[in-house]
Amino acid sequence: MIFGLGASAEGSRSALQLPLVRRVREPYRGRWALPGGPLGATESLADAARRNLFETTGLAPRYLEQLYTFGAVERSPDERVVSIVYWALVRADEADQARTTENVRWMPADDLPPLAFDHDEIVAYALGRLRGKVEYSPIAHALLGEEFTLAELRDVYEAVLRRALDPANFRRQIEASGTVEPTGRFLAGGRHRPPRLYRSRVAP
Amino acid sequence: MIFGLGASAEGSRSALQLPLVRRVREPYRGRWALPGGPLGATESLADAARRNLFETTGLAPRYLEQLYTFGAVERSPDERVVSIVYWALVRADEADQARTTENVRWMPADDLPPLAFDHDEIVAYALGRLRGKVEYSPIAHALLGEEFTLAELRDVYEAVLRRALDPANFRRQIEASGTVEPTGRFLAGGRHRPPRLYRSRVAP
DNA sequence: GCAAAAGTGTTAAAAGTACACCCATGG
DNA sequence: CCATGGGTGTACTTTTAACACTTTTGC
Repeated sequence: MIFGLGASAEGSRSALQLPLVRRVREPYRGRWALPGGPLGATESLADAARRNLFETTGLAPRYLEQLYTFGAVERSPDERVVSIVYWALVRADEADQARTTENVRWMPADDLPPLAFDHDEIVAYALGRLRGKVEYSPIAHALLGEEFTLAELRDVYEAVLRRALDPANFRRQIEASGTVEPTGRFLAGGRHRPPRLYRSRVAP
Repeated sequence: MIFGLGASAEGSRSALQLPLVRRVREPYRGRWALPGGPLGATESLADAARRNLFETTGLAPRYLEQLYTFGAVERSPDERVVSIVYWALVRADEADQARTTENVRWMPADDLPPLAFDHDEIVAYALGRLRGKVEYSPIAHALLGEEFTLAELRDVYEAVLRRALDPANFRRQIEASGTVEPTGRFLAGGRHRPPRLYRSRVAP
């Protein structure tokens, strides 16, 4: 499962989006589902997740992490299926390269149609984890490009947490965390004071 | 994998322990390993974990949670094995009922012999998760019995976190969290003021 | 100049920390 | 009465939150 940022319904703010694939076979033919696929005998779990994501969406995310393993007996009507789910975050520039075809489409994470299998639950679980993790881990950076302003970063946090954050306090908290550093460059073009640009500085 | 409390090397304090099984077959014959077993076609992942724990150790833990799924290609020398690892916490009274045989033994979690497969890594990962989770979740209660004193609870926290906690502040934090409630009874027998007994009050 | 967002300063509330000190029991 | 841990009080520090205010750009 991949999360990325897109324009929200109103337009001004960002919102979480994720790519879905339309099922062309039974069961759940015609429904939307999370991208996925089989585990090869000679590849690690993470490698298999990367490969399946790339084959279905054309994306090669930088951030990839195991989410949870779902194995209820009745998940699939036919046979027993155990899904080891990974989730990924893609940067804005990466998401632009993503394929959008008849059977692959990005949709807003908080307003999805009913999905195939138990994929609704999986998305809900992933959203909860993302909301929890963004509070203590610098993963929000993974949704932005190489350079970004603090307002853009704050916009990511607000999209994930679904609440407004105080710009002044947000700035101080991020600066104190040491997870970003200024590039020395500024972003011109807005009709206001040009904001400083930062880059992510992940601890080595 | 099961965590429980036992007497520490010094004796006065508690320490985390976990039951291991000695392998009677190749590979890693004679080495100690985590209890585990196959997943049946008609049981959920959690059910399978419970069943395997019970069959090897005789324990039926109340707290059980999925830890992580390990699937590196070279985990097992022979065939590809994917392990969906669950971890459990048992209360002191439950742990007493556990079988201890020639091939099943409780050992201190922070001083284990080299284990079979990648089980050293799995234990290390679980310990890290336990230490992280105890700070924001009332998980430590699951290691104690029905009634317990705040000193016993603090002892659990100290065993997990491996550092001393201020008794006065610990009391206030736990009481403010609302996760315990006094039973009205007291524990007599110590040669000091009898401490109040509490029970766990997990949010419904 | 004005609107808008960047960025700084200040203050109050809340949470966390350290430690002094009284309480109740067994021996 | 004394040692021991239970339990309370309090002062101090750090963190978090709220919001006023100054700065710099486009138009």
